[in-house]
Amino acid sequence: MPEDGYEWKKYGQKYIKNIQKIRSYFRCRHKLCGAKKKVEWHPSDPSSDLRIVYDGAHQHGSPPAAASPAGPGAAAGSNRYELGAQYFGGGARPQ
DNA sequence: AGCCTTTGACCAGCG
DNA sequence: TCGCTGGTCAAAGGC
Repeated sequence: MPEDGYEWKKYGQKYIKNIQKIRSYFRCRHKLCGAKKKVEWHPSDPSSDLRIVYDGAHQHGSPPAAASPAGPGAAAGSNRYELGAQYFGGGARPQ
């Protein structure tokens, strides 16, 4: 699973037949954080169709970007999760 | 000892 | 009202 810089705790995993993909449910380890993360991927091509759906907003500061794509400070969004439900698509990334 | 991860079952909403 | 799907919680094992 891809590291986005935040800490998550997996609390479930189900196969969504509607889209024929695996969906993993993650939750922020912080109690003051109602942020959630859902990761979907193909059962046969996990690296070809990765999908990440962020739900909620983090109620704490930004953690040390562990896997920043361009270094610290350039994480895929600091705390803009307040937008509600961010939708990230590995093969369908807007902008 | 504490934390994390994984699987099954249960609950709620919709057709 | 029933069946199905999506989503969440709990318990056990390993490091």
